[in-house]
Amino acid sequence: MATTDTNKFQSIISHCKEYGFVFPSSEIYDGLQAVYDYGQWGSELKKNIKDYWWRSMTQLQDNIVGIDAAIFMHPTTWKASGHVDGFNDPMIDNKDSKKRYRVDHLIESHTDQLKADGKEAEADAIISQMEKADAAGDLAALKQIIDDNKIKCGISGTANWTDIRQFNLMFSTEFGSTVSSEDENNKVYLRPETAQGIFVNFLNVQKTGRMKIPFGIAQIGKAFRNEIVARQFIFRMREFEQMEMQFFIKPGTQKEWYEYWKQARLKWHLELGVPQTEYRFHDHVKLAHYADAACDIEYNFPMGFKELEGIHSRTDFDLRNHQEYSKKKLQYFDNDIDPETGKPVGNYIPYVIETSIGLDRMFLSMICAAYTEEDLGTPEKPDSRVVLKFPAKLAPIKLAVFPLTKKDGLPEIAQEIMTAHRGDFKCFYEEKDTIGKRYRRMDALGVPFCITVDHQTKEDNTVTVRYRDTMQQERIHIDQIGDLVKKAIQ
RNA sequence: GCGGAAGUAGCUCACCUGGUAGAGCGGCAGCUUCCCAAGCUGCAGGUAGCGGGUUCGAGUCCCGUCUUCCGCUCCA
Repeated sequence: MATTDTNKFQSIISHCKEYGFVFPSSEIYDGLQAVYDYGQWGSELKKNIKDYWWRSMTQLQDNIVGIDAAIFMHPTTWKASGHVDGFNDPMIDNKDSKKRYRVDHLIESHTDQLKADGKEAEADAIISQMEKADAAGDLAALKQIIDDNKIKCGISGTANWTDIRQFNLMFSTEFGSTVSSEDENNKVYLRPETAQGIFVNFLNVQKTGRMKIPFGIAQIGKAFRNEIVARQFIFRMREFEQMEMQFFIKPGTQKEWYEYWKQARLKWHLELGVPQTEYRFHDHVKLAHYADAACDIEYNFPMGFKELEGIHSRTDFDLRNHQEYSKKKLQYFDNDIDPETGKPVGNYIPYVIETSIGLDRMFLSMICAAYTEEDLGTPEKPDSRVVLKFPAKLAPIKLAVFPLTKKDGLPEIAQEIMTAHRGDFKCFYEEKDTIGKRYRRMDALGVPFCITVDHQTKEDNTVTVRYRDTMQQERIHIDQIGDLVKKAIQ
């Protein structure tokens, strides 16, 4: 990361705290690692992003509906999804090289070497030993295998290992008020992704909504991941929010729908006015266990291009597994006529294209794109401002209303304007300090429009509107204020 | 988890080799009536992250701990 970008990122983090966007969680108790709270303006911005996504992904779509599934799900959900077994890797550190290994990788690289040396039987014995210990969750036995075989670190060449630690992706808790935490049967997880809430409700929605393939189910909600290292402000948090849409399609059509959603989602981002150069696709080479194609939409954050949204072709992996574990058919009867047979296509488990965007990352990208330090200095007088150039529809506050002075009836007129518009969009009233100071304070919060009531207002009902980005002013009639703002935020 | 750096007012920072904490900005109350911050007056706000130790005395030295940042490591 370049120094200037590091500084910019630091400035953005400070700005977020100072102006009520994002606070460290539980700050009075020294904070909680990788957990953050959204403040008075951050929560408005976040809500506006959610609304923008929800509207474009449900209201403006013929065939996509939304749900709000619970965070707690039946524990078997996570067996079926692969999260219990797939992301429970025992890890070990070499104390000399400080290198961390997945234990299974470490042992396998040792047995690969044995095989290369022609010691097949010995290698197979170690592997079966490892698999047995792994299945039993016996970390001590795994460590014993490493010790017994004098497995060394490839970098330091030593066998100076830490104890084996289990890294669990999912947070768990106990269900019921009187259960013992020892009882595995009562263990429930906090969902690590919202998608499974959609999959388990696939038939409910399809049947009650009389949905026909292709159709989608959208959801916004919290998810929880016990990241090994969670850092970089709100980019990687342990508690975060996802905006996901699972699009159910006929098997065999996944390629075209994958392309469709790739383009549709990029377009959604670009419509917010951030230059295209700030976004790029990153195709996954190594695919997750459930995908047959996957890519990220990356945003050019101050710390570089990083994943903002993922578009995955998930095949029928999830529905097929849920069908297997639940022993309930999760199939769709397709009434469309197959041109080859002249008969309905019939039953199948749909394929799925997933679009999954991190709400908190979207929030961060919008802050980063909006954050601007401007030098307004002249030879006579140095001057600068910090302005958040949010798209008006996302701005936490849409309109600020100022009386030019605190007397002569100006505050009363300004309050009337407040009353007229606060029901339609978020307004902010301010009568303290010089008008210039008030404008600049609103710039720091990203308020797109400021209205100033002056003495002329009393004569002809006109006010000054001042635009955030250009700092230009113009006189408009009081009756035009509502339309001006609504047009910008529609 | 490892290594490095840091933690003093809401923010940015100062207090040099230990002697009971200071500035600017910001905030609040006024003045000014002024359409783009940094005019004037006054006020509020800190048990120096927390805990322990050394010392007559610790923000300052030592240890521990928590948090943050940078670099590794992991990232479905």
